[in-house]
Amino acid sequence: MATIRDVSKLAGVSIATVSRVLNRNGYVHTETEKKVLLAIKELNYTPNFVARSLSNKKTSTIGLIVPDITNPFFPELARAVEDVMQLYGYTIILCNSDEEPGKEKQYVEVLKQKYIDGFILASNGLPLYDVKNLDVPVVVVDRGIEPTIPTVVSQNRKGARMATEYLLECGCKKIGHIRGPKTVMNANERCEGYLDLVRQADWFDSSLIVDGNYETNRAFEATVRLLRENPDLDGIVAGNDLMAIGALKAARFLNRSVPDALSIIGFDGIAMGRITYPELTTIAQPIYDMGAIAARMLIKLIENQPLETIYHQLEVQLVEGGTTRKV
Amino acid sequence: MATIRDVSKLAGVSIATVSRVLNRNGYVHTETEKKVLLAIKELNYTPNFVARSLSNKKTSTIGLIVPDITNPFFPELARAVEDVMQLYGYTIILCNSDEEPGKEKQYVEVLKQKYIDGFILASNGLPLYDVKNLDVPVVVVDRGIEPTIPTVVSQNRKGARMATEYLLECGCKKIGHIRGPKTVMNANERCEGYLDLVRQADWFDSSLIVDGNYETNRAFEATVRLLRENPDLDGIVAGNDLMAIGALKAARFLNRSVPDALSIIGFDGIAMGRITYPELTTIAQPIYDMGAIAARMLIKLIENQPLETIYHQLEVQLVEGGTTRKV
DNA sequence: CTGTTAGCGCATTCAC
DNA sequence: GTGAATGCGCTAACAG
Repeated sequence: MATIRDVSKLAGVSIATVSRVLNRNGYVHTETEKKVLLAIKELNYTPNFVARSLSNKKTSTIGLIVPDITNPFFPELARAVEDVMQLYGYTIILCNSDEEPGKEKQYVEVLKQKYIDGFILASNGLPLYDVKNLDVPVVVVDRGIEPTIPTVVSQNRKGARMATEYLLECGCKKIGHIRGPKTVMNANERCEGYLDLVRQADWFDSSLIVDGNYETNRAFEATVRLLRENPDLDGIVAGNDLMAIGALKAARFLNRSVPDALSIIGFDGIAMGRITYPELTTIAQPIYDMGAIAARMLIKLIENQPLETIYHQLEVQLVEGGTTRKV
Repeated sequence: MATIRDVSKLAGVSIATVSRVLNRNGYVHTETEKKVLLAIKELNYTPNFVARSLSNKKTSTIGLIVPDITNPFFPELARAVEDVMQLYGYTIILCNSDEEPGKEKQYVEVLKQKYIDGFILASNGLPLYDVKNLDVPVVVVDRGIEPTIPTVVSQNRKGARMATEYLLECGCKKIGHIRGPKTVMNANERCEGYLDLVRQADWFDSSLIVDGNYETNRAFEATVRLLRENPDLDGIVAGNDLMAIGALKAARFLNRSVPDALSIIGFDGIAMGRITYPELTTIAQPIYDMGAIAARMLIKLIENQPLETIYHQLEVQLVEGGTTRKV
């Protein structure tokens, strides 16, 4: 690979001049610029990013930390992040944290040693304290932590309210909730949204809230138990689509017909929900937008441009599928 | 951030010595080593990877190029790659190529400038010539190109034969095939496998092969047409699970009951196939293993260790679901 | 065993 | 406008 020195020799100028035309800064005579450009083409020269990074302290690469790329929510997010990052010449390092603080912290350390320019954090393992003291730009996605940290979330509580209200409108008389992990803030918010509408109901009891850990299988088991203990349950608000799918499977397992005998509504709007039968009714988040906005924010932070809004809360939207039926 | 120089001063030794204890090479007195280690801890020093990379020409990061991480086949592959890479201290850069040669080539160029240590290529855009002249270690996954290039694939042709044979055993009298893109080698192989068993059949006609582009929607449309033109069609071998899901939707759309009036079998064994109703019968590839093996191969290539096998072809496995029924 | 020194490839003062 | 020199932080001979 040719170096800047080779170019300078061939063009008969100093490396400083080559560097100037490369980075379009400082004055340089049109003639000499031409010579340099020619030499660059001649040698098929491309600058060495690592060397540049060493003096720059910038690598044009960012870290994307997700719990598990295998969870269908995150590929879409990752795709959005990558699309805009690619547009701006950044490259992205993918990290699966499994929500383990240790793994997450380790990734952060390694990437900082690699002069990463910033992070997009869609995982939850890292304590607030560490996030604030990252001394690298960071944007948090899908996990509101604190208003002082650049964040992109959607209306979790409101969405869960919408979901619950919709089931009530569908005529449900007794509605249960399958919730996500207690350690995950959006799971708590969605649970609150559900509670907002049912807390006062005469049929309500806290045993109607079961934990599905945001997973299909866990939700399946939880739903089976829930339905056995509450034969009169006729509605389920799931904390995410994966769990709604688990609930749907459980209903089929117990021969409860959906939506006739049981209504189910999910949360997220992942593509998977479109291939179940019946298709999932759900509260859709604008997943792609969340990723794209987060990426744009991070770029601004990195490039020291002002951020108009530091806390983005995006709208959710009810998508009617076949797991519910309006009366 | 502290540098190696700070450490050397605090420890009262030269930077060379510090470097030695850091990289455990060369002799160093136990006493001095202790002093150095102490200083490192004292200053909370961590080496700067970029500087190291500049003299090393190694970055401990590899590029993973996939067509689209949003396609559910790839997250699982990516997860496997990441898991083993993480084990060996490598970090992975994710690239979506959309199968576009231009995008792919651009990624390769950029990453080479960044001193990437190697590539795992699960995408198809790059012409063979370019892959061979990458001058960086590369392992190709899921897309056999040439026996001289380190490769991990599964038994595509055999798998398709198994699929077709299975439908025949299920009593199907006329079987169609929804194939993937002609530009993708495994799509061609699977098509061949299908042909191996039906080419000689009296009912066979090349119009029974339709293109679904490996996408659910395209397969849906293709299947609708196929079924309308061939009312007596009673079996479909889909080139992948996404298309099998499209076929399943089409069957429902046309009120053809599955598996009673129509049998469907997919290929891949993605998790999505487990949430359809009925669950997909499919030829499962060991996706995770493919990624893990590819990663291990790449590491060996990078670290100049010998490769026992350069071409891995993994076994596929028939997974019986509900979209077929054995008579 | 340990220190000195010369790169790695580029950006960036500071003179000219 | 342009070039020489220095530094980014670390590795790797090469001397001692």
